[in-house]
Amino acid sequence: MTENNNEKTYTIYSIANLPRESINDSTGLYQIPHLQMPLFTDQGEINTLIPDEFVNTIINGDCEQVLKAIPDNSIDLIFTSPPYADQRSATYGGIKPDQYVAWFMPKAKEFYRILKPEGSFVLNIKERVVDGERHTYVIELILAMRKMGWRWTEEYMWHKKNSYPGKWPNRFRDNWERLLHFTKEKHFKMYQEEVMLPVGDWAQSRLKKLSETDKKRDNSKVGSGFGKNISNWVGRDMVYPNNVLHMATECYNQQHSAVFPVALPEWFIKLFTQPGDMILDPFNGSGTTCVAASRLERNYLGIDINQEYCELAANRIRSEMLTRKG
Amino acid sequence: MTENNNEKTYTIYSIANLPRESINDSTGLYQIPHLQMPLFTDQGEINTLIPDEFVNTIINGDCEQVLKAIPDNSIDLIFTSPPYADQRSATYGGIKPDQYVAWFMPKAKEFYRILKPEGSFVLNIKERVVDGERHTYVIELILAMRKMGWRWTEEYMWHKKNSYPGKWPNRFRDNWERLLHFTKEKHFKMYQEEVMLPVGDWAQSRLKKLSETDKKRDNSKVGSGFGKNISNWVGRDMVYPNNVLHMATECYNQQHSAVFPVALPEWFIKLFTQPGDMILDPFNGSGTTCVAASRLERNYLGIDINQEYCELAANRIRSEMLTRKG
DNA sequence: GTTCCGCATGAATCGATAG
DNA sequence: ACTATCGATTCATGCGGAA
Repeated sequence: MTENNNEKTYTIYSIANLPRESINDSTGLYQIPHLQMPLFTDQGEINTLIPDEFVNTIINGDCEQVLKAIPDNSIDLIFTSPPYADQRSATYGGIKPDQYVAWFMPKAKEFYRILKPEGSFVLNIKERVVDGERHTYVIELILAMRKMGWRWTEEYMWHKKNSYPGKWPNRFRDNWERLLHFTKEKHFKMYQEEVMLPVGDWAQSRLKKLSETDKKRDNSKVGSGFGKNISNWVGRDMVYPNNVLHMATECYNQQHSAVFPVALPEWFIKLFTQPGDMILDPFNGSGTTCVAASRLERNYLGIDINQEYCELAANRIRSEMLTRKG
Repeated sequence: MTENNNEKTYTIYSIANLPRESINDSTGLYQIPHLQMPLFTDQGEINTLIPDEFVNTIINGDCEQVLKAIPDNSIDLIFTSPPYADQRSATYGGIKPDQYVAWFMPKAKEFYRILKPEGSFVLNIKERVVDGERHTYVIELILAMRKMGWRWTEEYMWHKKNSYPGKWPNRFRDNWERLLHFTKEKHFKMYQEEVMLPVGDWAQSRLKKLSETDKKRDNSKVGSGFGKNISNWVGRDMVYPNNVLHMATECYNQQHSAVFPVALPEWFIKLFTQPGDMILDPFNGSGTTCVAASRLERNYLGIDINQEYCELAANRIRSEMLTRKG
């Protein structure tokens, strides 16, 4: 970001509509065009940009500032993994754990404004260990979010399948992360059929022959009121998943390693959006969320304060698209 | 519990040293001896009981009251699963979510007093959904515990492989629970070798083809420091586990079924105690914690407010011991 | 013995309707 | 308007007896 009196300009990396001849034959990547785009007028007012300017782009800047140019209620899904407290300090400045909530909340305010009422905000986060204890900034963040008006609808669990074994004197390797699901409203858009799974092996033998109790509604013995009719399941080959996601961590290439695999945003994009919907990652990093959105034919906007990450992300999406086109 | 002026008596189910002739041949179970034991004197003072009276017993009463008779710093591990808010209301009071922290904290105070400085408190809990949102009583509990002096050392995750089916318009079924690990001190007893695992698929698929880039990349990762030793794992047949526990809930065909499998307390008992150590479950329920302790030759004390559960637990441990003796 | 197969069981939550 | 009740929804596992 460059600042010049009241005029702030952000570098925008546009992925769509890129001329075919800009492919660099030696690297196999597109050249990156830098569109210089004023976000504020000389009077310091927000430049009224048509939303198209933001569609399928990566913007280099502080999301708190850049998002001011995004209209209210315009985003269908926010999926992001913000810099964890005191981590990735080389690129993000290393937010201190005790200041984490204060650092995050002004941004959350903007997220709330731009998210559609029936949209979702999925936050991938995990508290770090400070002085031998799990720090409380994540749970304090949840409480602060609710005070702001967000609903803490669910907490999905990402089980990292392939972490290396490791141990410290007082703990083992941390193999899971939180995926906090916030919404603005009680009713929000969710397309559950899009993430259905093949039924387990148990079904084949289990459903072959049904007992008498299986054929009628059988109430739970503990009085929870939960009953079931197993005969409803005959012939079913797909089942709904649960709130635990088993996914391996993934390294994109030698230059950087992504903090989460593409399959992670893909799952939530399929679950909470439809093709053509608008997805935002305000801490875009290496651009995994945008890659997922691009693959699933959703529109995306990635914002990152680090210019190198922005270039990396734009390149990554472009080569992705090139590969898909064959 | 019966109350008579200032004298309170609790029914204590003693499992050890039971005479062999008390086996009931028709039921195959021991007869339950009821030892009536005054915990308070006529003056309302605590009866100074020798600790032996509590060893390997199940006591029917409110843990907050019963624990007043237990000396300071005398328990090595507390493992428990308290009644969740609004759940199990048939047997427990059915604590309202908004009152949960206030209900729990006086008990936590007693737990703190009786736990040895280097001991551990493992709390199995999960927040329920209220009005379409995850209620915040569990995370508020964590904050209240820290205010009391507890250290929130770790949060293990129990992935329930076979939880009750269900899907709703706004969520999938909940397949995980928290295992909050609290300690009094930064340094506590942990016997990590006791829970090591045979090398599984992980090592076969991953360790064998460790490339130079793998080693380099892990070295550069956020400074955790163990990456540099990754090649040390090659050739080992046992590895340390991580903080995700994959366990199915046990389903007994005919009798009751417990809320967690024996393997769950077993894992933490092996990790945090040695044979002969003293383990407490203040919300004993069907006695799974005590079964695990008994199997692993630790001493135990189970407390539950529900008499039927106490009888069930005592019977369960007795038949367990009988089976083991052959 | 060992494998196979039948069967009982479980910390749930939502929306509609009734009081 | 608020609260209580009720019907609808959905898998995977271990045990025990049979093959």
